[in-house]
Amino acid sequence: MRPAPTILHLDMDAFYASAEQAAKPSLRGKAVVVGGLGPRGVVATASYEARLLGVHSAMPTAQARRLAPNAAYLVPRFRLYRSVSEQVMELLGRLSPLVEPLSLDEAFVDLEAGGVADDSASARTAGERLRTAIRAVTGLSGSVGLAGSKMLAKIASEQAKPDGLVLIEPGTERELLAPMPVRTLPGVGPATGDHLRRAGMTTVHDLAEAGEAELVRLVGKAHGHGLYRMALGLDDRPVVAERDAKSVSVEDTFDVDLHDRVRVRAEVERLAVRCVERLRSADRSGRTVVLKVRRYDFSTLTRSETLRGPTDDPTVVREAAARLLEAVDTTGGVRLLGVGVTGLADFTQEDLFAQAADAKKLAERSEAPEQPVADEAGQGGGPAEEEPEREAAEQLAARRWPAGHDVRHALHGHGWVQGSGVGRVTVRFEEPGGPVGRVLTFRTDDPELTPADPLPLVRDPVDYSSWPASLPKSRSGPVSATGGESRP
DNA sequence: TCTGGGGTCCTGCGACGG
DNA sequence: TCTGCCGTCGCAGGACCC
Repeated sequence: MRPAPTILHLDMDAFYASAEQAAKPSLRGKAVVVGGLGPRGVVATASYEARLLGVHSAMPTAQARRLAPNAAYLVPRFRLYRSVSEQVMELLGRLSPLVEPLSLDEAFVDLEAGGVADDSASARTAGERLRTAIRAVTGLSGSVGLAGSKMLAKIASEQAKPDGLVLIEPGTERELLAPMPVRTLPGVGPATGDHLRRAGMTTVHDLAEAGEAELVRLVGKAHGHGLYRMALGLDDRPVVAERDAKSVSVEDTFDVDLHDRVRVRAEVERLAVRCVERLRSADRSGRTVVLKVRRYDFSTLTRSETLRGPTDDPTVVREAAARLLEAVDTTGGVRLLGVGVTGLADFTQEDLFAQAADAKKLAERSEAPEQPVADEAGQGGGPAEEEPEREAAEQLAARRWPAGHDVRHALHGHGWVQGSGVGRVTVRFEEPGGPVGRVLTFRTDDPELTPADPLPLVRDPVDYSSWPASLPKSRSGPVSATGGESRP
C-alpha cells in the first residue's frame, strides 16, 4: 500500500524573527535574534541572517552576542505572534476541518478530510496556494511538506525551508529516509542519538537493519517499537484536531541564584498563585501539585502531591507547593523554581471544605510556625537578589520599555524601543510596510511616550474570506471547508 | 561562556488492594 | 492465614519537542 500524500505540514520560517522583521522595516535583511535578554536568556528564534553567523535556537543569548554582536536583540512579543498565528490557522481551517496545531508556527493538516483529491498534483496545488495565501494575509513565508504520513510531511517541510514546498512521492519513502541521520526521526534527541551511535547506528538505514527486537532492547519497549516503524517509513498517527491540555505550569529562572530560604518560599507561593490564575483562565482544575526546583548546579528535582480532588483554589495550591518545598534542600542556591498542576479536570464543584481541612491538618502536623512572608505583588516581582536603588530603577525602566516593544509618541507617532538605559529610552519611529524610520531618544519618564499595541503586519490585507475557491476536489469529496456542498 | 519556558510521554519503583 | 500474582496509582526522573 502506498499512502497518498494527503498530510500537509506547515512550518513558518524563523517565525518570531520574521514577524519582527515584518513589523520593523529597519530590520529587514538584518540579523535578528529573539529570546531572553537577561544574563541567563536563550535564543528562541534567529533570523536566517543571524543563522549565517552561527546563531541558533536554544543557544545562550550571551553566546549569540559574541557570534553576532551587531544583531538586533529583541524580547518575544507573544501577543503579536499569536495574532499572526490565528490568521494562519484560519487559512488552514479553510483547507480542511482537520487541523492539528503543534505550536504557534506549526501545524498538520489532513487534506483528505478537506476533500482535496489524493493525487500528488492536487496536494501540490493546495500547498502552493496555501503558501501564497499566507504571504498575502500575514506578509510572512511558510514552508510546506506533503507526504503520506505526519513524520514524512514534517521531514519534507524541513527540507523545504526556507520558503519552499517539498512533496514526498508515494513509494520513495524508504529510499529517501535510509541515508538520513537517526536524529532526523521524531523522538530521537541527543540522548537517544548518542545511545544509538554507541551501538553503531548512525543512519535510518542502520535502524531498519537492526530490527525491532534490537531497538527495543536498546531504548525500551514503546520507543523501540515506534522507532523501528518510523525507520521503515511507517507512521499511521492520525491528525488530531483538538487536544485537551494535561497540565499547567509556570516557572522562573532567576538572574542570580536564590539563597535566602524565606525568599525562595515567597517565590514558590507567587508562582503557585500565577499557576492557578492560568488554570482558572482555562476553566480547569487540577488534582496534583508539582514543585520544580533547579539548583545552582543545574540539577533538577520535582516533588508532587496529589490532593483528594481537583482544585483551582489558590490557597490550596499555594499551601501544597509550600509543603513540597519543605522537603527540598536548597542550600547552595536555587536557579529556577516552578509550580505546576496536573491531573486536570473540567471545573466542577468540589469538596472544598474537606480540602481546606486537609491542608490545615497537614500544616499543623508539620509544626513549622507560619512565617509571615511579604506579599510580592507590589514589588514588581523581579527575579534578582537585592540591588542598589539605581539598578532597581534601571530594571523598572527596562521592564516598562522592553527592547522591541511598540510605543506611541504624542508627536512622532508609532515606533518601537531600540534600547533603554541610564534614564533614557531610544525609539525608532516606523511602521510595518513603511519606510525605514528615524531614531529619537527620550527620558524614560517622558509623559508623551506610552506603550502601544502591535500594528498588523499587513496594512491592507487581501480579502481571503472566500479562500480557497477552487481547489481540486476528489470526486467523493465531502464538503468544502467554507461549508458549501460539493455537488456535481 | 554556559544551558528558557511551556508542554508531552515513557520508565521504573514502591505501595496497595483484590 | 499466608503467599504469590496482577493491575493500578502515586511519585520521581529523564528524554524530547517547539
